Amino acid sequence: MSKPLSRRDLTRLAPLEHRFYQRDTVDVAVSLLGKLILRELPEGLIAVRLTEVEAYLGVVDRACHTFGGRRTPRTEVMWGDAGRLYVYFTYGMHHCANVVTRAAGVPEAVLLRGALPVLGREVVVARRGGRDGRTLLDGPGKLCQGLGLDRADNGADLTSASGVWLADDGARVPDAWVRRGPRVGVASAGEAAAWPLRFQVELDSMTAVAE
DNA sequence: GACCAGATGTACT
DNA sequence: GTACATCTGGTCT
Repeated sequence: MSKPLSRRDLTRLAPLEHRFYQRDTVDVAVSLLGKLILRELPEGLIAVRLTEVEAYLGVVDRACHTFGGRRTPRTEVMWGDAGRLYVYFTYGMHHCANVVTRAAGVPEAVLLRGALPVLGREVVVARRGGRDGRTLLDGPGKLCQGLGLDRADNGADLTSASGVWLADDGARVPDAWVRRGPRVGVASAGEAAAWPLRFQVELDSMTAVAE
């Protein structure tokens, strides 16, 4: 890619707009690859580039929390407007973050699964307990831990540049770099388990664009 | 690479 | 009350 982005460059980027999230969930998932997550923390601004996501298709998707129209306090954010963050707690110790898509009343989302640090790597490493390397942010629980996301961020508005938001710095991920496959951890979801809704950028390609 | 323990919120009976 | 979860890290092979 071009020269490394400075903190100043990053704070000038406009957040992705509301209409970005209102599209088809699979389209949103694919176009999120290569986008930046910006995160304000007491330690400073952090930026990471998304490398892996999964689409969750709402009421018809057995793997989705809102399958069959489930609407509970936990899933309430998914039923709301697009462009918000849905964070939930799982396995007794991990958080997972999703971005809500489509229109209010259509509870679909994209799970953020993996990323590479662009700014504030040392902060991320510290929050990850000193672990570094290629596995730094290669899972949804790790991503939340590294970015300091938890249930306090559930419902956060991603279209305003405060707390946490997403932005496009112009980096493009060619289709040839994207691997498509079945989602992780949804084996018991019947036929939905096989749907190819996981999208992952080949890491070797991505490192070229990550810096 | 495969296997497994770990810890607790959430959904449903 | 109970089963299980959009997972991770450590251990063993």
